[in-house]
Amino acid sequence: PYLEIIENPKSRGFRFRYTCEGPSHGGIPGGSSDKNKKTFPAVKICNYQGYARIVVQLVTNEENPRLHPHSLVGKQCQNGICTVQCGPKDMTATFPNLGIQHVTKKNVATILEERYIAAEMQLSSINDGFPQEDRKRISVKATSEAKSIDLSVVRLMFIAYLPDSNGAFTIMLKPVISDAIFDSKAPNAATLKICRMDCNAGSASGGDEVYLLCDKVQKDDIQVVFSEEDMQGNNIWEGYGNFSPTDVHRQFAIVFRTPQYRDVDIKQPVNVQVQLRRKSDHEVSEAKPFTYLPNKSDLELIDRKRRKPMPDFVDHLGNGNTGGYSFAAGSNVQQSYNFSSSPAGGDNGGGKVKEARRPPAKQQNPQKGPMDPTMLLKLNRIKTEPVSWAKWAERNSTALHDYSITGDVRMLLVLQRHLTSIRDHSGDSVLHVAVIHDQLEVLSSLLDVVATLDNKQSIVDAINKQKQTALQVAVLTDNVEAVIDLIKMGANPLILDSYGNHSIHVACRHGNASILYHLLNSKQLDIMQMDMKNHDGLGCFHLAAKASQGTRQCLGLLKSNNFNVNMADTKSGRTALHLAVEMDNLVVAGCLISECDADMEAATYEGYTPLHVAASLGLCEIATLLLACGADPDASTSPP
DNA sequence: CGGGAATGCAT
DNA sequence: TATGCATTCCC
Repeated sequence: PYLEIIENPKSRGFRFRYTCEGPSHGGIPGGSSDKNKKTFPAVKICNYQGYARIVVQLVTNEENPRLHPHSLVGKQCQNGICTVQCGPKDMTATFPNLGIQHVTKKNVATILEERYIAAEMQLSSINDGFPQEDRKRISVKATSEAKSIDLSVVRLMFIAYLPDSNGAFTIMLKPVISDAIFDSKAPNAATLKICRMDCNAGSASGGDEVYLLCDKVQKDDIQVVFSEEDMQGNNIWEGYGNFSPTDVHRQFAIVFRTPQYRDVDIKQPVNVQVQLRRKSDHEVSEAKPFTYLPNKSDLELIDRKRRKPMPDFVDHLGNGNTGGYSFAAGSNVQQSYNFSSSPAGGDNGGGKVKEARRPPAKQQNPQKGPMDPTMLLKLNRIKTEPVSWAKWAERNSTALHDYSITGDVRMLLVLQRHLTSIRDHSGDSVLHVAVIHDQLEVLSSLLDVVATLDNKQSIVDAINKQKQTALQVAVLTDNVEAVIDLIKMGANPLILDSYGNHSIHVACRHGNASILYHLLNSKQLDIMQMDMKNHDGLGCFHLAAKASQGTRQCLGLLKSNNFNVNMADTKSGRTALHLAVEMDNLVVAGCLISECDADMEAATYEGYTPLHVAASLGLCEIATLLLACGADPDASTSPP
């Protein structure tokens, strides 16, 4: 005969209870237990029929199990041990009401001692106590073992006894031991759970910051795992959220950066899973969805614009298409096309110049009817003089001749100067377009004719749909010459794009010192405006520190233009030096300290100095640098 | 049962 | 002495 486990206890999610919490808190569920169908641990005696006794007690989760000081409590339990009868027909025994009582730490040794004594009494037939030396021996053993026992995990040891010829249950079958049961209240075994995320989508290139609220975790023993399954449910990709222990807030929140997806160039959104994973035992939380989106950086949009097929002049022969360009809906300027470039009177002048179609009336905004032409002209401050068709044609042909003589395209452009305010479907003006396509000569010519307009400032500073000025596009594409030209024409470097970045921010982010230099030299800049934080809460020093190149020169320029090197970012109070340390960038950190006079003791909202950050990330070199430069090794994390 | 306050322990 | 978290207790 032998004893066999037919239902193991559930490993996780059961809470051990202290004596003070009272007995009845529900029993250990079975491994296959679920909400609608509860099961319990159970064993079966095989190859035997008749009465039997089964004893259950707690043992450690070790290769060689030891008695555990916790107690089994419940119906048939006494002194931490559960004893039941079974048979003679049904040889299974189920245990529906087993509780685990948590011994307090300081009682471990005492309880263990009792257990050992009880066990020895069982084995030996001595009933009248032990000699003093045995007591002593057991006490010493209990004290020494007490230290090494893990109170957060137990296993059930089942021992079956069959009756001997006297009917006494003395025939012991081989003990069987269950799977481990972990205390769900123990910090290192608690159930992992994602409660909330501030965002569930991000760029395929990763690096997006996510705030995740969770049930209690241990900051040194937790990971955020991104994973993807194929149709068959096989795991085909895994990435890890990027954070350090200091990014785990009070055990209940994690601020991390998303990992790069396996394919940065996805064309469609990809759905993956996020879950928490405990490093020590590989336990995971339930997964939550996360979507990787195709990269849509500003640069990529520009790249897309560049890849559009080149127009051909024969497209403009007047067969009803405009060469693929549509005009920005709702823009007033498009209507001005008719009035400022066509002969007075608005007849179509024999079709020599193709006239833009009037856009369909704007449906979303029906009360806004077609605008009175004179009002329109006023609004656009477009100077027009009524000219006859003949006069208009004469001007054009003269211009064309002059162009033939000089090769100076401005001869032609000047007649179209009012059209420079027209935008395409991306909201780009001709200035944007010239910059995007790196047409420096064109840009220069356009700027020359724009300069003759009264509203030249608004044309130079026009923004597209991403709220970028032509100057911003030039900065974004590292086009120094274009930047110089635009600045010369008075372009405003402080206009904010949709991320709250002005041109100086972008130059810093790109680490383009040459462009930064020219931007900083444009006229009438106010340091207050220049040294602003963008929508990510970062200032110029932060962006320059994070740049992958040109950092030193940019930092130097910022410093000499009185930018604040100690500016704290809005989200967490980190300075540029904190960022440099986080990136483990010795060069940038050194430059910030020695050349920009960065404050070594600047503290984040949580009170971390750069040295704290270095220490928590285990960055020896950079910590050494900070110390060598005089950082305070005793700085506390709680400023007064 | 589960949430969480109170207490204790290790720095 | 104060903090951060584990342990214990309470509801």
